[in-house]
Amino acid sequence: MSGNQRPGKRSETRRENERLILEAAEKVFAEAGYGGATMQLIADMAGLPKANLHYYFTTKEELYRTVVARIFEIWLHAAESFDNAPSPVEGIGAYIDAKMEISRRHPFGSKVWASEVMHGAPVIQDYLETTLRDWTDGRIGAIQRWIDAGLMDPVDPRHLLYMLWATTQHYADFGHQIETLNGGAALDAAQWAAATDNVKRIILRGIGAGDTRPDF
Amino acid sequence: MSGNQRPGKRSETRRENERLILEAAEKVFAEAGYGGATMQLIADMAGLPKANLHYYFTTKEELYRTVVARIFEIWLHAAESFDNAPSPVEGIGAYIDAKMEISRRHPFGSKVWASEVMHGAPVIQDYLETTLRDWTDGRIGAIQRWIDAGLMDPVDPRHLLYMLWATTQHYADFGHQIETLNGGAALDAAQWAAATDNVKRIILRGIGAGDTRPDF
DNA sequence: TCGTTTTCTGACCGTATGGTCAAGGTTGAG
DNA sequence: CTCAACCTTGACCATACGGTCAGAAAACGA
Repeated sequence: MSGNQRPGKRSETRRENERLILEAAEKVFAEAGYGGATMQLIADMAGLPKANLHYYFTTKEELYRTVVARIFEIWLHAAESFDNAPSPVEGIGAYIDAKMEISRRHPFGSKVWASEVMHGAPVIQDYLETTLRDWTDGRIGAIQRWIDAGLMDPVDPRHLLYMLWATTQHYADFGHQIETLNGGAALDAAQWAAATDNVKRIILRGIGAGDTRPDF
Repeated sequence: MSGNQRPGKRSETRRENERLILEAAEKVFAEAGYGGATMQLIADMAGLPKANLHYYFTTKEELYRTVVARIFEIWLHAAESFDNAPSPVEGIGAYIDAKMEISRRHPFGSKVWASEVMHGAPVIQDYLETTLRDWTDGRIGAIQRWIDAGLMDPVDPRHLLYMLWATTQHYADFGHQIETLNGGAALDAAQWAAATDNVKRIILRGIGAGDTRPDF
């Protein structure tokens, strides 16, 4: 009668439940770590019985792998800001903007990633050795070209990338510490903008690519 | 006869065993997280029976608290580099040196601290709200005085501190990622020196306090 | 309506974990 | 040597965890 313009209730249910589970899992893994997270806790947060989780994701590790893979996708997506930029100010500036936005919108994902790497990357070592390494090499080349073109100082591109990652992700990974030092309140929109602006200004000027006005 | 110039074998044994346990615990907590760490694993790494751990530290949480407190001590100690410095170049430069050295020598401790904060600081929230907040306020004042004296640009002191923490601790917390991108080898002495130099140069120049030679 | 596929879930299981305990060993002062 | 304080440890316990499974329920296509 009303037809099947919808993708069918079955597959829609599946999609919806997987989304619920992955969202809850991301939060629980971020807050408790892999070892501290329990399937029961994730199930409660998703509003589903525990056995239902094992219907969609056979093991805890498989669920975790899926969560991490999703984060990595977002991470790589932000990298596009880097591409096709004519100068460091545009390329690096846009990259900082994108990564700060990720820290603000996906703090749980960032923490899961950080936790995973800190524990020796037991499940995503292959990502690090393939995709991430390729991506890194590519950007190092781009930065080197900017240096060769005299658009910025001859800093070590690799360590510049580390600095970009560290500074932007810090606002997600150490968000609780920042919040505490902010009087217990999360950063508001203006404070996020100020943080982003500070990072951009210091780094861009630090590599000799900022606006050249001396100060103010 | 030979007297008791030594503190006695008993208390020495206690000290030695506590050291063994704390060292093993720091490593295991760093690599597995609080939830993933087991008393058995720590015991094995310390070369002691599990029951012996519970003789010195009643619960897992007490052991963990002690580990975190020790790290916080080291952390605060590095802060002394900041004090009594006449200018940003000396003060911030020395602070970066000290924190990079901590990242190199105490990577496990740094990871435990990061993990603790990322999980919402369940056991050290009081430190954050008292000692750390006081320390931070003090340094913000120092930085502000440098700004007022025209020794550096008017950046937000708070966010500058975050950048210092983020950048230096990144080399410990994300050491595995850096190692992977370094071809699987840990940074050698020269690479550590280069990293430190890069951080110092970019940040000091970024806040308008670096050597004023334009580049190279 | 019927049969098939997919989804759901309470009850259950083996294991590993944090923690306990009692008995035995070691140390050192008097 | 004696005794009390301190240290060591194998065996044990209750609990909580990841994972399983059988069968009920719901969702389709015909």
